[in-house]
Amino acid sequence: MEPAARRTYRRESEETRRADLITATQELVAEGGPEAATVRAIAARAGVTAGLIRHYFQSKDELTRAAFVSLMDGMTAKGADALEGVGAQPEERLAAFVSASLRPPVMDVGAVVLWAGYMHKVRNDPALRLAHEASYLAYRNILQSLIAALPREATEAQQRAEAIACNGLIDGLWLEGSVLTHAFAPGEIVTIGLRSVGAILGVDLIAHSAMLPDPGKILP
Amino acid sequence: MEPAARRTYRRESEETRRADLITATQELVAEGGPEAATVRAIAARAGVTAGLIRHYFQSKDELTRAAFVSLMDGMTAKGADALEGVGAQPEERLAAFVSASLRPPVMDVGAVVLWAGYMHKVRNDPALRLAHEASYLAYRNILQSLIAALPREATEAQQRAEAIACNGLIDGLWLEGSVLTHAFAPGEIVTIGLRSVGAILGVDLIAHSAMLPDPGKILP
DNA sequence: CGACAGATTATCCAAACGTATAACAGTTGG
DNA sequence: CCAACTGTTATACGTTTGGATAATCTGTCG
Repeated sequence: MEPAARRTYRRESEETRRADLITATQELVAEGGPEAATVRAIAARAGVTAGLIRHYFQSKDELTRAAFVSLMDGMTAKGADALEGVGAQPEERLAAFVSASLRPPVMDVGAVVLWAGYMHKVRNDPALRLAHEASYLAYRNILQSLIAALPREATEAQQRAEAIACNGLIDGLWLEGSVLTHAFAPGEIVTIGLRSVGAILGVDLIAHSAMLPDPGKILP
Repeated sequence: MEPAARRTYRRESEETRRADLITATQELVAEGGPEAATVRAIAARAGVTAGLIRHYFQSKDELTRAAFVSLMDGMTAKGADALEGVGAQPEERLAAFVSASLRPPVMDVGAVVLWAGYMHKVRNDPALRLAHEASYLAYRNILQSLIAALPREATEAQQRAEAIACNGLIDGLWLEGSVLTHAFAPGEIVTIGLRSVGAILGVDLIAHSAMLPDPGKILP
């Protein structure tokens, strides 16, 4: 057999290559679960050969960790982004935060599958457990600060409990809304989330969500 | 080389063997994630050899499906069991159901990891998606019937929305309470769950949970 | 423009995977 | 107590996996 032609390639910066490999890993896990993310499949999607993974990451496990941390950071960042460009009224800000978490691109079945695919590693790998916990607390603290800004009387302990409750509610709705897409009407999850968070906190968020995009008219 | 000594064995009933293999699969996925549940590991834990799996299941995938269905059925069954032997008062029954879902053995990190490990198969495999959806609806319908029994005025549409909300809240708290065990005080999740479900529905569940086991004194 | 450094590819490897099948042995009915 | 049945084991196969190493190409700097 004659020697195969060696493929041409471009040298890229370290950050580019690492980002490409991380993105490829996330996409594959989101699409086909953890077992679909083999070193060969990751390399193929990133447009490189398998050996390059070990050039940038000590092992596949390290790439896996990096991909998870990137996922979690991205999700909280997207939530916080929703607070930019919204008014200063506390109820309005909270409503914006809640509804952003219950809409695409945060509410997405691929994101759920990706997140779920890492659960057992979160349990067993101390570094991942730390990253997961930090990300959870970061999100909850944003929530708690939004709650604290509401015009109500409430102790800090009560605000903590309310933040835990709202966080759980949002997470559960995010999960079910993402996976059971066609079990709910368009915008139903957002409306239910706003109403329930409002009920838990004793404020009316629906009335303050008028400025936000219509839940029923979200583009795919 | 002389022939290896053949291991002695007992013939078991089909149901026993199938249950053993399913249990072994669930334990392995819960402990080490989906990739730990190889045919050889499953067989070893079930006390048989690998070939037997194919005698009872057409493929490993079919065993996987059976294990997931068994998991979901078991979880909803455990929730419904909590309604046995509790009083007839609606608030008390709802409180029992909620708190059972937020305690061991339902609230357990192994259960979460096991459930999460199947998420991507739920997405891709139509049979599993159906099973998952049926299980979700079964749980939610129990919840909705408990809500409908409360002494309140509420339309059916409103009860449906409330059931979705409470289901999401319970699922989210189940998830976080299971994975982030040491981030919460003992019984804190149960208390928050009862208070928040009460807030969403406009009833006081804490007052009606006095008969239930003390959340702070659950045995491991 | 030529040489150097290292980014990238190509190739190889041992281990583990799911599956297939033949041989064996426990169980059951006559 | 033997014969048929089938649950179960043992063994082998072809594929794929993550990891390691050698060869080579690309961009850069003197």
